[in-house]
Amino acid sequence: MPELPEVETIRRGLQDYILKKKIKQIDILCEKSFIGQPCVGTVENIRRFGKALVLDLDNSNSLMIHLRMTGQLIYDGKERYAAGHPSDNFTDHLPNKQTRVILHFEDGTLFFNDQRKFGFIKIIPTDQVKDEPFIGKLAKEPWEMSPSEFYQKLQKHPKSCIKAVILDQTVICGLGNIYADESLFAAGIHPLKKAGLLSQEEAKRLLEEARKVMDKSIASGGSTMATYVRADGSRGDYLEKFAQVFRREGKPCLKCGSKIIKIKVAGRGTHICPTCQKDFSKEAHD
DNA sequence: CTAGGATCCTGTCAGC
DNA sequence: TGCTGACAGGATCCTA
Repeated sequence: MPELPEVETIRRGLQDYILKKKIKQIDILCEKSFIGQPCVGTVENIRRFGKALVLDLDNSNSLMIHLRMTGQLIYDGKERYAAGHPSDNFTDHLPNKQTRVILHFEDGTLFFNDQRKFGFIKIIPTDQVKDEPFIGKLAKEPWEMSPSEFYQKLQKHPKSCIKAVILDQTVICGLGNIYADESLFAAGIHPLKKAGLLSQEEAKRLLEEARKVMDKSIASGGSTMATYVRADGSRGDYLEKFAQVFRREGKPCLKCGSKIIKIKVAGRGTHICPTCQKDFSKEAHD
């Protein structure tokens, strides 16, 4: 669920609440959601690697947090700061049914909620964070990758459709289902197009559009809304203002007016404008 | 090695 | 109403 812009938003937001604060106690409500031996300490640093957050403690251990599809982090102190998988329970009384881990701080509480239990918190020695399998394999983020480097990477998966390739965090890091669809639409590329058939120009355009949609999202605090604190429980839905195609099936394309359609690509729901994104997936390799 | 599909888990929603 | 299957903002494992 949370993709790079959301996790970056969470990272920045949490800095205001838990940086330099001591974790006094950790409650594990779901064994599956916590890997390793829990240990307490002061949060010295909050880092992000792709869609993963890492809290470095002052005891040479770090907490890696991956929200996967339905994870949420909700800090409850003098005020509430909630981010991650969007849902109405951001204003719930906590812990709730989906709370998996609770980090107790001196002056507040951080709840890790996760409906589907795909996410986790994992203890890693700080000096081994880069060796952690997931983190170690991550490719560069769009801003650090040159167009030619991106193009070269696409050539390594010539027969996979481009959407599957840009969702692969070892090819390019940070895109998830929303930003993959939005980037492909912005670049005018059909998600089923074979990665090996993209021209250098198309690869460059796709990379630049990926940067743009994620920059825009980060600037607005992530499409899932970072500060969901309203007392009336109302949900700001930035996704609705932001998305050109995602969850807009049946609605008119904002560029050409054609109806946005939803198809399945790489096992994921995929939104396209059939006019702006021509299907060359049947095109043969020469 | 690659590519595609199943899988982990809980909840919601559309369709009968 | 109750059941059933499809699907979900991710990543890994298994198979051919």
